[in-house]
Amino acid sequence: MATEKKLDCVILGLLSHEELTGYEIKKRMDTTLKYFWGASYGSIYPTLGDLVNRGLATKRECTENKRNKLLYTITDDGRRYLKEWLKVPVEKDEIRYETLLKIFFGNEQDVSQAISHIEAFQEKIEMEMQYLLRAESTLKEIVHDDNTHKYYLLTVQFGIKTYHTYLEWCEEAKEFLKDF
Amino acid sequence: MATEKKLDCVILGLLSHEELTGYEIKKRMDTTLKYFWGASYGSIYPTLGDLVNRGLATKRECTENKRNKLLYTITDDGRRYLKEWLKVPVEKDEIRYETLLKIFFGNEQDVSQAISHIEAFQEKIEMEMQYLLRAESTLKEIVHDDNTHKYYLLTVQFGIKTYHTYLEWCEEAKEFLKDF
DNA sequence: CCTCCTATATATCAGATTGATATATTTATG
DNA sequence: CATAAATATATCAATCTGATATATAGGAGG
Repeated sequence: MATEKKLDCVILGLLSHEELTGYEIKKRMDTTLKYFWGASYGSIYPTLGDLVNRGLATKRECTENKRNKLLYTITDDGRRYLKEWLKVPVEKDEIRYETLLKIFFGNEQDVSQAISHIEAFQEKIEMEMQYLLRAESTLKEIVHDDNTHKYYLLTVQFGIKTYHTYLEWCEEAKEFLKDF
Repeated sequence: MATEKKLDCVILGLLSHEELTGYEIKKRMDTTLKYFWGASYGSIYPTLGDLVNRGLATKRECTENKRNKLLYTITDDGRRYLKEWLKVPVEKDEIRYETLLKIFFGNEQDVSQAISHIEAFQEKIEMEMQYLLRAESTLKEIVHDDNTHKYYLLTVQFGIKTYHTYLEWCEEAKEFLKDF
């Protein structure tokens, strides 16, 4: 099979515990999943159409509240498809850090320029860390009563730990480059 | 401008300190850059053609050793283009971890299945860690005499630190899930 | 009540990229 | 001497991104 499309599984995963519109799916991608997966409207809407065509989801028009939205629901076949995908071993974990790329090519620029890339990275990570720490404390309270969010908590903790390490590296890297 | 193509800059970066064939560029991507950037033949060869068309690189046929290869060299314009790109602030740093995706949707599967995804991830990271640790000790020796590889060393150390944290998280996550 | 801004909501498209595949030669291994 | 692995280039369908277009709802302030 070609390229093995993952977005359909991601969307089915999101639909597995609630009905959602394409817009709402995009919001989940930009908040909850942001720290390890992304998707654009240009892939979400066509994929939703695909899922309906393949009988893995159903589409339902909703005109209440005057705004008309298209709500998508997972079908039994969709649930089966999702479970099958979850059984298959992970194919690829990938990082695309433009920051590391610009640091790697550091010899083509001033040391001060490399340092500003590190500092920009550091600020960005510090900002996102705020969000993750807030998410963690909320989730810890919830999980105490109801453990269905334990996996969400695990991914947030993955983010917090790695971001903490990134910040450590930033300090060390700046210190190391100071002498050149 | 559309999508802002980065591969041309990555290739120019690699060409900035040596003449390379498309095949050699792919090898660099699969070893040195693997831990923070990737590229396929399907993008490398067309991009090389593009760079030549735009005057940022030159192509030269080499028939010595009987094998005929196409060697690419960066031009002065190419060097200027690379330096300009390095000045521009980083646009995007992105992670795509299928492992975290499958863990996030853990409620749709058995706990044991989530644990095997964590274990597979752990093994993969342990393997890659070996390579990174070897690269680090080699680079440390080299950098001692000649600091042009200091940036390479920094990216390797980024990898080692984060991989170390990943391994810690794996242990904690398995311990946390054990009770469910 | 009206204007303006933001959020909600869907959709499409050019350009970029992946993963697979095809082809051919050279070098190393048994 | 066969054959497996490495070197080397190239192309393509399927996919995804980032940008853009369109339209309405709700809230804030004048």
